[in-house]
Amino acid sequence: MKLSTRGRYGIHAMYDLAKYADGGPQSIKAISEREGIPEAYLEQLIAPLKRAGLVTSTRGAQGGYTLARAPEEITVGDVLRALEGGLSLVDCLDEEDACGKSCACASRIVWMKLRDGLNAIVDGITLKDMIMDYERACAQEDRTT
Amino acid sequence: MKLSTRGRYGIHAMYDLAKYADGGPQSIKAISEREGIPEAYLEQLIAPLKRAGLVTSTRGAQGGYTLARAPEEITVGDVLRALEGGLSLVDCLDEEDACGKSCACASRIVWMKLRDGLNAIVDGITLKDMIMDYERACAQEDRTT
DNA sequence: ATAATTCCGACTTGTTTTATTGGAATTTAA
DNA sequence: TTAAATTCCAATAAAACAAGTCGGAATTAT
Repeated sequence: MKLSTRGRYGIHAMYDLAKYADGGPQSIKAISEREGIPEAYLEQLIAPLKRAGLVTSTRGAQGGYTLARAPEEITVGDVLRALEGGLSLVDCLDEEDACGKSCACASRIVWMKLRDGLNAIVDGITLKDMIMDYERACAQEDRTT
Repeated sequence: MKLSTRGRYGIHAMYDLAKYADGGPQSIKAISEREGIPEAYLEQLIAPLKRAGLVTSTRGAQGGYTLARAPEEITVGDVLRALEGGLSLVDCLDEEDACGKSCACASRIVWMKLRDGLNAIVDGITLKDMIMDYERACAQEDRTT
């Protein structure tokens, strides 16, 4: 039950965009270098983020990506759902009656609790929170923001 | 970020054992038939459950598996951790300084929140809860327990 | 024009999950 | 005491998925 690199890289990238929110559009190249993400792969990950309306792009030279909303209005949940395709830990919640048992399955109730709980957690953390939590926790280093 | 069949089957199997807690040892064959799990695969999944001290086995004819503790004292978390190997969604929490950044990583704080939140959720659901939640939710069917 | 960039889709590679198979050891019951 | 039922163990196979690469077309600032 690990997060894939999609989710991990995605959070890193969005955090990066949040940090540079006032610096104009950030290119894939710049983000990938700063965050240590393979360039061609990041390109692939940012597409769903755009589709989900979390970032906007400007094409051409000097182009790049910008957060579509303020860092305090984008949650970790928004990002993870866009990249991991929903946070239900089990398919039977998304599909219609995937296992043919519908209600007749005690586990289903568990999966629902997990899904709802997880969503509540990730929706309670914004990109802005990430920045501030980090500053609070690691105040000694990296004072150059 | 899906649960693997290990976790899913595991929960089904343990729920099954909880239902038959008073019926003597349950064989792999019986469990797998009732729960629709490939027999040989279930055998493989129950080994870690035994290692984790969640079930006990009796060998030989008429043998099988029994819950090691009462259903109200085994949580979904116990089962999932045994089968999925810890519920941190990211390796950098388990290993020592896996990415070389240690504290210097805002995402790490997020992963910790997720891990702790998830653990709190799954540890809040016992096998007994599963049985009772199910009875409450689907009282109309399956009154034969 | 040219260089920098996003955008798009196909492809490759490696890892992990999901099993299957065969057999040895143990125990109950006829 | 033998046969049947079962756990236990280890190796292998097949399928699915994740992670990453590649080549090129379209767009835009300088």
